[in-house]
Amino acid sequence: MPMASEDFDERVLAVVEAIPPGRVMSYGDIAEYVGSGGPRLVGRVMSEYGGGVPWWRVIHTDGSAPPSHDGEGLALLRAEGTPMRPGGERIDMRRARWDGVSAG
DNA sequence: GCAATGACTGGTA
DNA sequence: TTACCAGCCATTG
Repeated sequence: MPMASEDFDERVLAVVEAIPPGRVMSYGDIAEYVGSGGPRLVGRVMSEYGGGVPWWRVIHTDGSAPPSHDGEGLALLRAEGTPMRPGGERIDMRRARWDGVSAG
């Protein structure tokens, strides 16, 4: 193991996989959820293992679509019933933001 | 150790 | 809404 950040990486991946359909989380939210690093670290992890998790449920804090794609993640979010803003180009974070508790 | 880079975020214009 | 700047932490050369 080249570094000891695997704990952080696994936390991030675990949270992303825990995001229920129709909900999203921002990089900063995940960073606080795992309680370590920062939004830059979350983005770094996604770039490494994002291909094994619902990366499209991880977007920016302003509701802009996920990177490395152009409409792909956006289409998936819409298919899951994610609350979109009037225009359909961005996500309604006010309603789509996941609190980490699908029961509340 | 220093400098540059990156799937980020918030404030100001 | 878009654009620019500063802060944040870890990886890489």
